[in-house]
Amino acid sequence: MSASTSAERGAEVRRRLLVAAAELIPEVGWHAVSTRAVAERAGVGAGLVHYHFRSVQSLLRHAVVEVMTQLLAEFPRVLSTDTSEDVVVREMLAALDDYSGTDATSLLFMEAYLASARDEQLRAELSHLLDDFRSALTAWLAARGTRAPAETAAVLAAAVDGVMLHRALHPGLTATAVAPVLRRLVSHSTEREQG
Amino acid sequence: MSASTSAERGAEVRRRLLVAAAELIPEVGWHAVSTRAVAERAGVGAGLVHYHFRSVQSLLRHAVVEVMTQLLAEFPRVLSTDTSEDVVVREMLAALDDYSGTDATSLLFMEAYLASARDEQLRAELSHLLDDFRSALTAWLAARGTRAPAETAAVLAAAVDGVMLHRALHPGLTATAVAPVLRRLVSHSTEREQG
DNA sequence: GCTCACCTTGGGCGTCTGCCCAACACTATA
DNA sequence: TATAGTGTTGGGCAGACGCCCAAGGTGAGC
Repeated sequence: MSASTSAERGAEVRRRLLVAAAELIPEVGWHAVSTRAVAERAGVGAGLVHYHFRSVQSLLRHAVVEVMTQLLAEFPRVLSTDTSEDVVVREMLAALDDYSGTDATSLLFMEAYLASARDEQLRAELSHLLDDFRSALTAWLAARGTRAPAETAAVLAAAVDGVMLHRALHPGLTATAVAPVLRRLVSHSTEREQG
Repeated sequence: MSASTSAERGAEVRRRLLVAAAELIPEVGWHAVSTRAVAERAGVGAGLVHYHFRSVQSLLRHAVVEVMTQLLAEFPRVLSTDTSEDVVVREMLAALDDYSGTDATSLLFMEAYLASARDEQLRAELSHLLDDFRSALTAWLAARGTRAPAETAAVLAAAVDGVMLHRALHPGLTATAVAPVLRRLVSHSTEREQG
């Protein structure tokens, strides 16, 4: 079949390995993901992992960066200068409703943050990823006249991840509960503010 | 020596195992902590781990709960009804300055949060721990007249952990940078607020 | 037909893992 | 002095680990 060259099938297997790895990281934890488990889930021989990737660590790094890039890329499109604060806050809360703190995506993010503490290359890639995300948020806040937009954006992004982090241990931390509080952050832009 | 009975020395070894485990968790990651590594750092034979603890998981659980209990217990004492908001925010920021996101304590907390997703007993214990912490914060906020004190306390606690989480990837996220933003959360208690 | 490059397999290597256990040291009681 | 209870050691077991590699399969270009 000319539609499926050897190289193309190779790329497909590589993709399946990345998907399998991204699934296993939240399930068993970063350090507990093994070459054999990834290969089994991807439906390929165990040796293939080290054909397509230099090491397990490299596979996990690629997998996590790929997933996070896709997810974070979806958000900035909602941020245009004429987007109301309600829409933005609602969007972030919708994200919070999707991610309970014990779901695969939340855990994948946390595992990635944690792994980046022991993997300099991963830290650099995630750092760049979050920079882009914060930049979009900062620009939107600045256009709205919010004080200290960069710092507010940073705290807002951190708060969302923090809520995600705490949520598994505090089910009452629902989106509707935190909405008014978070809105306080983006609303009172013209208030006095002591340095 | 009567000052050191067999039982007392046993308790001391058990304590050393807990300390060694609490050190190793941030260093190598939860799943990568092994009985032999803990025993070596504690300066005892490898078999002792399973004498004092049912399993490695049990050891890690005890270690992490002990450390977190001690650290969280220090905070509520600063919260009395006559404590000014400045002092409280300054106290939380001091905590942020101590914990850079890549230090042992920050990593230990994150590892614990993550591990609790796969360990029901640990989740219950951490949940209880954070409940107490939030209760103290809620009571203080309520006494100050802050709107939605429970929700604000939850978001505040989550924001601190979130900032810690992001900090390793964003060195500019200093305490002085986020201070005015966080203060916004506790300050404007009498503003209009849409539910 | 052949070569060549790429992909894939399954097994093997040495190392590490959690957990177990027989043997031993020590103290307190009888 | 004998006995019992507690703490401790180091080795052993079966299994899993990361990584490697010889061998084989399969299409593209000559």
